[in-house]
Amino acid sequence: MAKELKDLTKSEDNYSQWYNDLVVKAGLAENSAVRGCMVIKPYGYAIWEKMHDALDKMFKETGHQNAYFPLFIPKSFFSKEADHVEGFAKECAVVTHYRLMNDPDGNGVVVDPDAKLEEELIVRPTSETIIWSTYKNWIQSYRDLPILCNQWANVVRWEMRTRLFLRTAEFLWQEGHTAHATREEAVAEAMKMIHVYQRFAEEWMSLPVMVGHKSPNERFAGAEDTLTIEALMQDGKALQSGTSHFLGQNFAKAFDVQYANKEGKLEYVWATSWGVSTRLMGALIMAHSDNNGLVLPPKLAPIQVVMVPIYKGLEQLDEIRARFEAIAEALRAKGISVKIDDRDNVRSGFKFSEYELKGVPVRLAMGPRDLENGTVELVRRDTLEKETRSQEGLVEYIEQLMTEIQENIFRKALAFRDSMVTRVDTWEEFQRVLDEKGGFVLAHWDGTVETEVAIKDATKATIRCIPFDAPAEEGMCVFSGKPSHRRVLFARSY
RNA sequence: CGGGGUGUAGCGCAGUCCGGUUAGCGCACCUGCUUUGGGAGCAGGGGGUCGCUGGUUCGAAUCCAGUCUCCCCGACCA
Repeated sequence: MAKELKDLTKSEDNYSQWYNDLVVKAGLAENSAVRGCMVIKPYGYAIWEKMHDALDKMFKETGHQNAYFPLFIPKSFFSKEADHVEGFAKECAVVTHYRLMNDPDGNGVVVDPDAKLEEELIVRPTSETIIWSTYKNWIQSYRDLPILCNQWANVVRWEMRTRLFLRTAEFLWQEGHTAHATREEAVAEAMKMIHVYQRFAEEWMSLPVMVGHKSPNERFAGAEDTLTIEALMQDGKALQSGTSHFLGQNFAKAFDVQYANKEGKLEYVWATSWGVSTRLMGALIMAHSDNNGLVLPPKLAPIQVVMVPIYKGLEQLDEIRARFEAIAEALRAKGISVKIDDRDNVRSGFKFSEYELKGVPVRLAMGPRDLENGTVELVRRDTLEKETRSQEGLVEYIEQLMTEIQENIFRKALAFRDSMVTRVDTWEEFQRVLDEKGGFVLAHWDGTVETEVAIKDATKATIRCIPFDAPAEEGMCVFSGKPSHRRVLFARSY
């Protein structure tokens, strides 16, 4: 374990290295031998599993079921939805052959040229097309609706440039795909799910998010409306953290999915899709970490309390271990995950640094002094405050500390986020805030794609969302000077 | 896909310009002893086809050509 992490500061433009370093050193993930892909290590995966479990529960509470669809999608499926192709045709992995053979020249293995597929298979970049071609067979009558399915899966997008968790060639996600009889019901579903994501971000990840509509230019290919949650990272850049799409009847028409209504008339079904990915891991890391490493909200921490003995000789270790075991048992009975680290090949100071790097919310240390006094040293990761407490009442204290830390991390992130939302009224101010301060900029926009693109070209900032709670307000577009009826949220983003 | 860098032990690097003993250092690992309230010390030990392919040469980590990887910056995206 190295100390270099401390020497990197987020204020400078080496944030990328800082982030990458942290992900690797904390044991979350690393680059794999496969271009653009990532290995998620056990500690990182344990966090993802916690996210997975919490989200899965929320989906089921909102009436959804899990299903699984194929990894491979025949190329022709993509030809059916023209708008969708526009957005996805480019960077996909394509399977062209189905057999290997020994190289006739004796140089290992080559692709058998005779084993060419008649129709190429696309490794799913997202599953709308294969799911809608399947839903066609599932839906005949209004009685078959709604279909409320979710899939946990991996998807592949052959991105040019990749970054651990934020943009990898292969990533894990969930994608919900629903089919409805009416427009209203589908619109409501898309809205419901973006709020599920918002709740997850805020209550589990301690991550405040901006919620709203994407501008037409930033919309998902094939969607009529895209809803998004946007988080702010500590370097002042925004991160799209989850999206929910109202797909209208686009996919139903492309895949000819009609149902008979109560009057026996055929109608196209209405659709939504929504997803979050392992990108949330990146959001979690970049939103809360400090120069000592990760800061995990207790609800997502694989280890919530770590116990480090400080001892001289095995006899003393046994005594401390016994005390720790008793406390650990009581904590576990309250659903708190505990690790007692009694390794004797590293010293306590090393362990302190290591668990700070890994973001463990609470650390307990017990040594000879504590044995004598019936105390324990407690350090909370979010504030790094250190206190010596009586072992009496410790379990109850830690139990409420879990909630306190969870909320404190949120409060801190919210205060930062709020401090990084700036209202601007002039183009000069718009550029200056982006360059000097970063964060979100609330500004008037004339509603045209041309202006949006021009602003992006000039500043690299995009419209992150048109917030749900944006009040009606007359003004002038910060770029074109044309009339505008509300402010929208701009930022540079990942 | 364009620009820049990189590849030598599990990790981080030196050596490459100017070819020449047995390829070196730090961390990690193994053994032993001493240590243990914030990243331990000493002693000993193991681990390398120097990214890959070909070429030049008596001799290549080092020179030449090709190729691949990864990282950073752009364009693309969750």
